[in-house]
Formats: sequence, C-alpha cells, structure tokens
Amino acid sequence: MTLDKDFFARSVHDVAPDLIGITLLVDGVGGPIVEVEAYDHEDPAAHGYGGRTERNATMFGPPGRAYVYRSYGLHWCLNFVCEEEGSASAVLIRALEPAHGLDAMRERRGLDDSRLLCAGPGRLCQALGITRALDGLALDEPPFEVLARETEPKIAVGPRIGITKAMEQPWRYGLAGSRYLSRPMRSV
DNA sequence: CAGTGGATGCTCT
DNA sequence: GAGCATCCACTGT
Repeated sequence: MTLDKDFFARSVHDVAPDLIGITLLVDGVGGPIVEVEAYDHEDPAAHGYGGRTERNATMFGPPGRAYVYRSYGLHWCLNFVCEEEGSASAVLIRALEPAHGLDAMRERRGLDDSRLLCAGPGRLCQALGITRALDGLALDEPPFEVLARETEPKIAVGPRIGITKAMEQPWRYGLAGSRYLSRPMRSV
C-alpha cells in the first residue's frame, strides 16, 4: 500500500519512528528504511531553524514531498517533509536495507558489499540516484514509491549523528539489530 | 578499532 | 570567509 500525504501530515516525532521498516523505492530501486532522524522547526540543528531560504524552501512547503540538499559539497541527502505547510519539519533518511535493484546500486556506488550500499545519507542517495532534481517532488508519485510496512519493527532510539547543535536530543531512530545502519545504535 | 585530514561546493553572515 | 544533517583513505595501535 502506498503512503499518501496524510501519513506525513503529523508531528515529525511521530512520523520518524513510523518510517522504520517502510519500503522506499526510486525508479524501483531501494528497500526497507532502517535509520532516520527527526528535525523540527524549533531545532537549532535543523535547516529550517533560521527561517526560509532558497535552499530549504521545500521544507516550508506541504508535507509528503522530498527535500534534497547537497551536503559537504559532494553528497546529497534526502528528507521527507512532515506536519503542515510552513512548519519546516522533516525526517532525514539515513539508511535502508538494499532489497530491490542491487545491480543498479552496485554500479552507482562502485562497490559490491551490500552492507555499504545504503548505510548513510550520502551513500543512500548515490545508490538510489537521488539528486537535487528530485527536490520538491511528491512521494506518492513517480519516481518515488513509499510502501507501508507489513510487520511492526523493533525500534532503537539514540542521539543524532554529525551535528554540532542540539546533540543531546534522542531523535535518531533505527531498526534494532539491523546490519545496514550507518552506525550501531547505542545499546539499550 | 580509533583518530585524522582531504575532497568539494553551496549557503548564509 | 566560515561552516557544514558526509565519505573515504590513510595512519597508528
């Protein structure tokens, strides 16, 4: 079942854990999401914190769309916009389990090891072919497919990665025990 | 395994 | 001009 806009039109802190185990495909390439992070409007670590700019304009738009930005000059990062228009909240997709289109992923990444194909936001975007060209596109329309999960996953929680502000917030969610995480979750 | 540093480009002050 | 929501290769134990 494809998830529509209503799924994303909720608090980013409810949507983020609900995304674990959901399948993300871009042109048929992807798999179940195993790691995400939540960023809300009051969050000094979030792009929307300082107000609307050209780069983060999509974050201020309606929910259920992709927000894609360039990171450290050479990587792309994918977010799902949440809540209502103007709230500037989004979930960063950090890792997924490669399940569909492994050959395409291996070719784009130039590696064989399935464990490293999508274990990190930059790697995931490279493996799925995500660039700024997809920024602002709706997640329930091609090339995206976002499919509901079939079983309830066990979710681990911890601090976010790679930020210098609001580091104490436990807004990183992962599939407990997954070997496809960008880094292990802190043990319970 | 831990730590370090380079690549690289865009955004915002 | 500083500062990144990163990744990879390299060093040293």
